Amino acid sequence: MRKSKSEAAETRRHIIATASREFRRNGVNGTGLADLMSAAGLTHGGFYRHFKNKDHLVAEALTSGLDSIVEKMKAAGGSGGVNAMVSGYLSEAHRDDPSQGCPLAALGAETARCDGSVRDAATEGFTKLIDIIAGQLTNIRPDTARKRALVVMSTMIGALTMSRVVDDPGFSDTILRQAERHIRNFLAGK
Amino acid sequence: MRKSKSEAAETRRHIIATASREFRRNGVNGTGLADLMSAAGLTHGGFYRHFKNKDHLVAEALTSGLDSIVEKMKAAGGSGGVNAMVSGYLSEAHRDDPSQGCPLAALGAETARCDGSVRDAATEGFTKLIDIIAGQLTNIRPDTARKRALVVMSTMIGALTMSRVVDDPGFSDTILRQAERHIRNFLAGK
DNA sequence: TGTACATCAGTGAACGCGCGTTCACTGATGTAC
DNA sequence: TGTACATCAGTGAACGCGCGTTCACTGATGTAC
Repeated sequence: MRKSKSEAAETRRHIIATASREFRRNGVNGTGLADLMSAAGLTHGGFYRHFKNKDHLVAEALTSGLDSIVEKMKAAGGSGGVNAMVSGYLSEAHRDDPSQGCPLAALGAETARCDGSVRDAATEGFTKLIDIIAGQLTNIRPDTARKRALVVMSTMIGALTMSRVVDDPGFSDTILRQAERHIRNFLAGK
Repeated sequence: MRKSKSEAAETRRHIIATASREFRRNGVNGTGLADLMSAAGLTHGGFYRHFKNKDHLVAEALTSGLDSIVEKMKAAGGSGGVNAMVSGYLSEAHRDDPSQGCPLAALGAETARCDGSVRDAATEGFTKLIDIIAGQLTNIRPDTARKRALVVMSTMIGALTMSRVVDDPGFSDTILRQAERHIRNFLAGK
């Protein structure tokens, strides 16, 4: 039942995409390889044809998830500037669907406990997100823009995480709205 | 080998304190009950004399960890006001020792996936922390103070989490310092 | 272009291991008289 | 206050289960001639 090279490459991409979703939904520790492969429509034995071990998949899945958020942010920025980026990130839709959302908010603390390659991937994604935001702040010096973007990303990640932790829906909404309002004022220089 | 009531109560407290530390260090999923009880100097079989199951311990350990952070924040606020709270929370010492630090930063995303009682505990601790910060902001209206405190806590949690994720020490320091500077300016009304 | 053989993507059973949980047991503590 | 008995904190072996990983196998793909 050997598959062609291109089919195998497609399978590999499909496993990474599925893993990226499942890890964000249930955490890395909370996602077993058998469940994962089954969610991808495969049997678990084939996993090791594509990845050396689970850790290697984690790093690739994290990179993949971060890339897709980077693309979403670029798209939002292109049509609505930095305010659209912020309101998209701090939207209820983002809060309610971690599996399609920012891996830093979904897996932040867990990532911090992972080994080098995973933390490298997270650092690189974080840096890209900061750069994209900073790129929108054209009326200030680039190094100042990057510092502000760094604070904005930190605030958004913290607020989104806490909006998911809190079990009172009204309180959860307030967290998102206050963070959004604050960032908007901050970036407007008020 | 039965122990006296007060000894048993002490054992229970000791298990919770140990669990609170271990969960923050290794995550909830990353901490097994056998390891945990052994770290507390006990055998694993005795666990169920004190707790119905692991989930019940998680909720209690989270509450305990949050209480101790609340106390630390109160102490910092009492001697150095809100700036001392913020610089303590965003200190390198806090970043480098999650086991004694804020459970929201160490377990945030993982907590969001837990059941009701755990999320209740997290919500209550988060609210207390917000109230303590808001209580320091005496020159503005109470409801405004609470909104600002909410944003401050979100920013601190996000910044501390990311300072632990990032693997470049200089970048990690920058995250903490920029967040601190930003919050200081924000609360000073600049 | 056709044939023979090596490769390897994916299957499904099996591995040892650590997990959360249960249980029979021990013996000091707590209680009833 | 002393005695007899019930309680139960803590022990350590055992439970079934799901984990990450390995492996023999299948058969289509890729390659050498």
